[in-house]
Amino acid sequence: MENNYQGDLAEIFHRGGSMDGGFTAPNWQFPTNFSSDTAEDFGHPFTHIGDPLHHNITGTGLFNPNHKASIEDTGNCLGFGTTTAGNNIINQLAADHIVVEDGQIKRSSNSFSRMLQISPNAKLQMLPCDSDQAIRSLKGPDHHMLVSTNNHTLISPNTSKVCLLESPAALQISSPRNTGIKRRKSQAKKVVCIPAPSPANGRTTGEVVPSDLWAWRKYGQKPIKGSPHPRGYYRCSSSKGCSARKQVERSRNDPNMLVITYTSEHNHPWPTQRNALAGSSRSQLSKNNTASKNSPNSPPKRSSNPKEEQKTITMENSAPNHDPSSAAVKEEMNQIEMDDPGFDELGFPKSYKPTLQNSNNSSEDSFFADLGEIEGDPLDLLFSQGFSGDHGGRESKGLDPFSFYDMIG
DNA sequence: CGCTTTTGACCGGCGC
DNA sequence: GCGCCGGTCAAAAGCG
Repeated sequence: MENNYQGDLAEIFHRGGSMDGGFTAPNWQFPTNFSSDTAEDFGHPFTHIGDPLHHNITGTGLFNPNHKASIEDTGNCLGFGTTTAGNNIINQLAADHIVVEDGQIKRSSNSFSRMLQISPNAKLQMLPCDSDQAIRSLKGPDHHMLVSTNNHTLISPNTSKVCLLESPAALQISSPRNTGIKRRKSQAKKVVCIPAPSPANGRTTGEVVPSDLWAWRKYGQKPIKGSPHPRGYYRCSSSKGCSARKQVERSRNDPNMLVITYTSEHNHPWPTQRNALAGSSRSQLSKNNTASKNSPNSPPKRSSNPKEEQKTITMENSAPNHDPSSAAVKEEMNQIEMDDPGFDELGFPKSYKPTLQNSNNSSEDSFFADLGEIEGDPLDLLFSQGFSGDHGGRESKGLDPFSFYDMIG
């Protein structure tokens, strides 16, 4: 299903909740039957099935009153989508769900659908802001939205609706500047923003890079002007001749965010075996964990064909309660491991028991409350388990395509 | 031995 | 044309 949802952001906000923060929109649902059988995927496994974090973010974050948004204006991630400057703007709402095009919201279907995009001609207008409020304005012919970075509030002046976002990765826009990355060759890139694992593992350089199932080898690191954080350069080490690359850096605005830029595609299926562990202390991870759930010789069940798996991961896999949040979360977790015995039927680590029937928020669906609970914790869990210094690890362990499972299990 | 990360050098695109 | 800057290369060293 594609482009079957049309409307405008105002409607989203209407659906999303009320101005007073009541957010009584339990019935809001993302378009279902999501499928992204795209040819382009930049090779990272999440693409086929949607970026897990993005889906998490998108599906659950947009209208959660407890949600926060991390707005980055440095070029990679910028904020909440809206139309802007002209008619050919294509904004995409934080994941695979919505595209704002020519003033209309449509379902996204292309490979870039996981990030907000603004055409190169797009111009963002920034409202004057004080140091505390840092309110940005994204203006357009049809929509006008304020984005506050400090209190994580999205405001739709058209509808007077307010949306708070929890996930710092909740909203993303590829800014014009980013699209200009064609600076070096008009190479297609895919930018993903995710919550950054805690850097508190003794490392002073590089980042703790979350695993994305591919095997990456770091081949460079550069300080980036204007950013206190260096950028790491990785290439796929699963297959010689694979041109897939990714860059990892912390957001300069929000150190808690990692900006991962994927370039080129993998020309091979997902790695089915661990790479050699030599040469990096990521082996410590395996030392500590591998024993494990998934031995190198018996990787977790997974289709070697990402697209094959993708088919099973649609919004239709939503939880019985039809709570979109559940769908989103499930989708996310499915991407982590569909069949791992360490996960329950919803894809959560069994050690993690989301409370779908929220207790604090009486409201049945308690949509947003549930979302917040579901959304935040799994990630926290993953990252805290997977990227804390407890594993004695370093970033590279995150590059191990299977470390992810080790961590979780 | 084969893999990794680290890091300085090099190269090339882009803006002035 | 020049300098800046980002991206890549490659040597060195570490690890199992």
